[in-house]
Parts: sequence; C-alpha cells; structure tokens
Amino acid sequence: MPDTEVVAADGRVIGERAQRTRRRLLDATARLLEERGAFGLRVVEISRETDASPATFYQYFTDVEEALLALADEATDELDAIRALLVPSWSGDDGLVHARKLVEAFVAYRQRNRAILRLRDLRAEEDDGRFRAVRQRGYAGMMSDLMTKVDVAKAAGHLPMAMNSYAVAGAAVAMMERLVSYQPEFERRGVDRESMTETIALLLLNTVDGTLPGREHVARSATAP
Amino acid sequence: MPDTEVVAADGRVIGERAQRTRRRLLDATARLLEERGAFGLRVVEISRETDASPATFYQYFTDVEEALLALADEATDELDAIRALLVPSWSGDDGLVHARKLVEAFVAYRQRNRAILRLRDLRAEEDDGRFRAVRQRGYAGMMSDLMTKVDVAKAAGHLPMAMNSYAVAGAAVAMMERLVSYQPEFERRGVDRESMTETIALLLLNTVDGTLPGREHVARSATAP
DNA sequence: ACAGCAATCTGACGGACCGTCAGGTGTCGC
DNA sequence: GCGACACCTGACGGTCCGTCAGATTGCTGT
Repeated sequence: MPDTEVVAADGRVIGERAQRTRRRLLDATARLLEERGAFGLRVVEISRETDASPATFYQYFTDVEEALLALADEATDELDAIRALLVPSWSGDDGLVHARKLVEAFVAYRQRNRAILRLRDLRAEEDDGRFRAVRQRGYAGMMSDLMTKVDVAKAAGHLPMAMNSYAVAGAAVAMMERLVSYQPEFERRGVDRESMTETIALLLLNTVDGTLPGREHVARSATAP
Repeated sequence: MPDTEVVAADGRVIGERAQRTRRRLLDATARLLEERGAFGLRVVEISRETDASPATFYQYFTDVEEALLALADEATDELDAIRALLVPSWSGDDGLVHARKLVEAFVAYRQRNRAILRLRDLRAEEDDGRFRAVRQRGYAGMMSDLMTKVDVAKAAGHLPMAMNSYAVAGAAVAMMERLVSYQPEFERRGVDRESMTETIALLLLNTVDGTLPGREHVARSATAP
C-alpha cells in the first residue's frame, strides 16, 4: 500500500497532528477491543483512553465500524510476509520443513491479531461487504498460491482430479485458522503447542501436496464410485 | 436433555403461559439475530416483535446474552443426530459414502444455525466461559468419535504416530465449519455446492482415515526428520 | 512579535436503548 | 364473583450515540 493519503470522516486530507490523533484513536480501539471484547467496545471509552472528546472520534471515523475496518485492513497488510513462505515447492524432501514454517508464521499472525480478525470474520460472514472485501484481499494471494500447489499435486497424481482446488485451499487455511481458536482448549487438555503445530503441518502437507511423511505403510488406494 | 424445568431470570419455575412467552421471545431473538446481525440486536425490538414490554424480556433473561446462550444451547442439542453418522467405520470401501453423509449433515446443520453459532464461537474465543462450555458440550462427542477413528488409522499405519489425535480431529471439524463460511465466496467463483461437498468429504477421509480414493498413483512415503 | 486564518478539537444536547420497580391485568380454584 | 397467585407493563434514571456551533491551536507572512 503506497501510503495513501489519510482522510477524515468527511473525506478531507488531514495534517500531521491529526494523523497522530487518528493513530492514538486506532491504538486505543485495538487495545479496548482485545480487553473488553467486541460487544464491550464504547466510543466514550476510546475517547477517554485517548484524552479526547467523543466528538473527536467522529471527526476521523463515521462510526466504530469504520475504525475497526481500518484495523482489519492494517492486519491484512501483514499477510504479505506470510505469503512469501509459500514460494518454495513443498514436494521435495523438506516439504514438511516448509509447511511447518508456514503453520508457525500463520498461527503467530493470527494470534497477534486475534481480536480484530475474529471480528472481521464475523462481520464478513454476516455478509457485510466491506469486511468481506478486506478478508478477501488478505486471503486471495495465499489461496491462489495454495491452489497452484494443489494443481501440481493433482497433476502428479498425489491428489484426485475430482478435488476442487479452491475448496482444498480453503480447507488448508481453515485448519490453520482453527488451530488458533482451539489452542486454549488444546492446552487445557495438556496437548503442547509444538505437537499441535507439527500435526497441523503434517495435515497441511497431506492436504495440499497429497504426501504424508512418517506413515508406517502407504494406504491402499481405492476408487471413487 | 430430559426436559429440565424452565425457570425465569430470578430462578423461579414458570408455568405454561410464561413458557409460551419465553419461547416467543427466543424465536424473535433468533429471527432478529439472523436479520440484523449480532451487533444490531436490540431488546426493545425483540419485545416489539413479540408484542411485549421490554420489562417482560427481563423477566426471563437477565440480558440478551442469556437469551443467546439459551439459543446456542438448543442448537447444540441437534448435534446428537449428526454424531450418529460417525458410528460406522470409514475404513471400508464405502468410507467415502459415510464421509460425504457427515459433511452434508454437518454443513446443513451449520447453515441452519449459522447466526447463533457464529456468535457462540466468537464469544467462546473471547474466552467467555459460558459460551465456551456450550461449544465444548457440542463438540466433545464428535471430537471423541473422530479421535477414535484417527487412532485406528494410526494403528493401521495410515497416519503417522507423530500426529496428535485431538489436533487431527480439531482440524477435521475446522474444515467442515469453514466450508460453510466460505460457501458464498465459493459460489461467487462458480464452484458448485456438490463439488465442494465432495472435495471436503475426500479431504476428511484423507485427514481422519489416512486413505484417499481416486488418486492416479499412491504417493511415495518419506520419513520425518 | 503578532495578526490572520485554517486546521483541529470540544462542550453540550436531543435521541435511542438499557435495566428496574411499583403497580396493573389475567386466570384459576372455589 | 372473589381471593390469590402468576404474569405483565408504564414509566423512569442512567448510559451511550452522533451532531453542531463555537473554542482552541499552531502555522504563515510580515
């Protein structure tokens, strides 16, 4: 994002002092979202936290949604670094090494931005076009890279042609996403972080590349009806 | 659930007329949740929709949360029927048939209850103990059945011993859950429902049972470091 | 140093919703 | 047709929302 000009709620381009204020408001919003949860977020409190009047908040955002949207957008930018991990091919011997790295990076990203991403996903699923667009922008790149891998695996006969590559890529992302949500539950059950990461990396490889290191035997392949 | 006695907000057991009112309030809550989204839910509106005073609402629920919790709980009860689909073994030739049935049933369930389940999951992830408990109750059975299948597959050498069964079961559920979320996006891309279901069924089988029907060749198995 | 001016901020207010309480209405047994 | 209990509601104080007219800040040129 080549620094787009920052604008106020009325569309006017804003100066340096105003940008700092806007920044403080966004930071406070993020902090309070994490602290109080999506339903406990109050613009009076955001203002108080920022030593500003509620009216100031509305100078930069038409409502809380818009501030949240801006935060979601910022979180989305971080994904480029993760996408880079998808560049190397996974079909070699060190496929698992690559998969593991991706899982670790993705989980860390998701963890770091959990509050805003949870909210973004809820709103996107409630069919709010703006949040859906942000999510879309974030995942489009990763999905397309994953699909390429799936297509390669299909061509190599590691995955059935009947599979829809987009659906497989979606499933791969889903596994990683949910790992983060379930993590507290896992930990409560005494499953350690590393073991989970390793398992998801194996599944990811199995899902996207169709290969699965470490089996005792190779499964007999059956035929679909 | 052997019909537990229905109680008002103050804990008093309530009669038949009151139960009908409570029911109407819950139905209106569910309808408005679907219609207006989680953040647009207002108890004034629930009351209006039910031809009741807001005060009546508070006779049965201490706040909206509690009504939502009751709805989440009801949705959870439906899962028993789905769990039944996990009884047959998937390791035979018709494993895919079973997997497909599960995916279809689960997706339909999730679709039917999308609004309340989305909310439940958000609140559970925000670490609200009550919602977490409801989600837990719903998934515990299915997770445990899936884990059993995974353990069988591990013993048969279809899946690596290094995998954590609980994490695999979680990933399986995640794939199915997310299929529902991504569905509109899939459809926008022209992927049809059936193809998605089939793909997820195949992935599910590959994930939980370690077998994958319809590959041209079987993957060479490598060894984990 | 300081007037003039645009950018930025705010106090104060009408309106919506929340959650409570005292008291009103329905309904059942007799 | 009347008590008694179950159920319901009008009305109110309190909090937050979102807006507007006017105050404050700090830059610009002289």
